[in-house]
Amino acid sequence: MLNLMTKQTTMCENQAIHPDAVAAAMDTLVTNDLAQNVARTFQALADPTRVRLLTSLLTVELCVCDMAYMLGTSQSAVSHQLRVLRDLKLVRARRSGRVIYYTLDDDHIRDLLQKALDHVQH
Amino acid sequence: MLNLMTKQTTMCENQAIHPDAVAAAMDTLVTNDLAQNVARTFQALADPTRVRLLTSLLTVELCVCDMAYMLGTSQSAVSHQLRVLRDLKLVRARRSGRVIYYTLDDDHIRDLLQKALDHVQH
DNA sequence: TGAATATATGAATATATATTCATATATTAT
DNA sequence: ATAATATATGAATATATATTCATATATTCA
Repeated sequence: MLNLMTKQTTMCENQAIHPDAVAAAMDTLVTNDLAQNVARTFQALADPTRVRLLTSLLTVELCVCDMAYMLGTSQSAVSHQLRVLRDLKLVRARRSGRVIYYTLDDDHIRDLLQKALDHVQH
Repeated sequence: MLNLMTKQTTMCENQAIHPDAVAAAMDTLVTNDLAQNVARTFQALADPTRVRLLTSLLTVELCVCDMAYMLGTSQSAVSHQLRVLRDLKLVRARRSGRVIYYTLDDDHIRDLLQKALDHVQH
């Protein structure tokens, strides 16, 4: 007897194994749209240079030069990274003359950094 | 008189403009190593599929099939993403027969997700 | 033992992104 | 007006990563 179907190794994509658990999970599962926004925020935090920039701003405001100097990286690189952080509203900028001062945008950011630090340090 | 130097447009990488602020920032600035670990954790959270997987696990445990079914993605893709989450200790797996159940690893993860959701929803 | 099923994973490809370089813009001082 | 300086940004390159496909592994059941 011949079998024209290719051998199926995984059925599970077409049906849930635990319908009750899945029904409950539906209540907390976020939409694709919201997941994308959340992911974009985490993405902005997902670079060592940006993490260092943010931790340097935990208690003081700094200008671009200060940050480039502290991190030993180029002004251009810092500006590019600050743009990412600004776009995601993680930092805020204010101009004074030709100097631009950056601060953390709000306390959420401090919390996120602190939780992540807690997590990696067990 | 001739100037053999190429025109310098940016001095600020070589000196801080606000030494006092920089000195204060040094206290909170994390090391490169720690920044890399923190960044890796955020990186694991920085994908819409992984965010949805994590939010689906906020209150219940689910097996791989359940998650593939809920998200409408392939079992392979889910397994690959779960590996990332496992490696960063964001989820934990337990086997029962041929089914593997996943849960959030600890409450830090819940907090991180919640803070990020707060942030994107203003 | 062999078939079925749940999960994991290596390789390949396509896409995203971090840095550098060059240069533009904005502000101040001469 | 011109020079100097702080910052921003476009283009290019190099590296990381998400998904797919094929297949391997582990467990159960007949």
